[in-house]
Amino acid sequence: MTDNRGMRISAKADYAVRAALELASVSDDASLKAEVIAAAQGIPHKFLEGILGDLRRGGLVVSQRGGKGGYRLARPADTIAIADIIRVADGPLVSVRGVRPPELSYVGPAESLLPLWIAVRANVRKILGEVTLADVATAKLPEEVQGLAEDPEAWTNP
Amino acid sequence: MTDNRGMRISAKADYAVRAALELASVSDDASLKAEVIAAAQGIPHKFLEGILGDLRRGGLVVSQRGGKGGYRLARPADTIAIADIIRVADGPLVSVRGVRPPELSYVGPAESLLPLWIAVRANVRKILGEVTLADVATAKLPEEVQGLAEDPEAWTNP
DNA sequence: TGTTTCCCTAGTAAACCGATAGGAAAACTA
DNA sequence: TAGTTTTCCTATCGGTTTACTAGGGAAACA
Repeated sequence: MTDNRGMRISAKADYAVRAALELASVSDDASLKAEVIAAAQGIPHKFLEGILGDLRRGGLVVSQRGGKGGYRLARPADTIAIADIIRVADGPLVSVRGVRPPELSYVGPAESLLPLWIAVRANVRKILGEVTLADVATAKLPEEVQGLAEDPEAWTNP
Repeated sequence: MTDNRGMRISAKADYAVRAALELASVSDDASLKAEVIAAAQGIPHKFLEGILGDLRRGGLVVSQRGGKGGYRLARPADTIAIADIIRVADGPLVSVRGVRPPELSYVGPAESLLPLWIAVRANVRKILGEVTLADVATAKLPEEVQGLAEDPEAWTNP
């Protein structure tokens, strides 16, 4: 009995996506300071600084120091998928017991678990890999995704 | 920079499913001892005991003590979804920053993140909610799931 | 020169993960 | 009734991760 986590998206990944969305929403070659993003999204700013560092090292963001400095996206917002950001912030999208599905091996009646995890991962990848920062920032999700989110049953708890 | 987890299925959930599959694979009203399941699936047996306790409290398994005792499924294997087991062992299937998607609130350009997480969750639910223990134990996954798992690209790493 | 902003390293409290230990309580067997 | 088996319960544990905070150094610009 635990009542917490299953497949979870960490605070770090969530913050990373939100920061990137803030950058995506600003006119093209302008840049935002970490403090501004932190205030806009309610993210602890020193924590965010570390996350922006990850995004920079991951090649998703470029930075500039000094008075007129800040961060901006390294590529157009419609070429950066949500999956790209999560992977840079958090590592592999889906893992089972710490390892990526293809490395697993099951025996006996559990043999078909592997293709099942693979299918789950493929599905998550499909959604998070096709939705871009531009899609979310402009509130124009792909139809297929919009459709899933419109089903009222998708919003119910258990 | 981390190289580890993203959306993960814990060891506990993985073990729980495998134990349930072992129970599903045995002729109907027979029961298996924890030690036998542990040996068959290579799970630390004291750890497994705790997990089986969770499954019992969750109403998925019934137990019997003493000489001819052991565990068996509380319902037919084709009425127990993989999602049922993961939820009993690990809590909610999908969470963001520890909370379930409907409880989140986003502002500004992040507003459409909520429907995105909802869509991801709906998709995971769909797969893990429709695949039953019987499906996996007999290696007969629903066609749609089978299809996803057959795409060679689903098996590649990044 | 001085200010601003990013950048880097360390630390930390709390939770969680994956286990292990030891025994009490049933159920069955002889 | 005694003895065996197995589940059941509680407690503990080392290591890792999570979500932060602190403090200062290094660019860029005025």
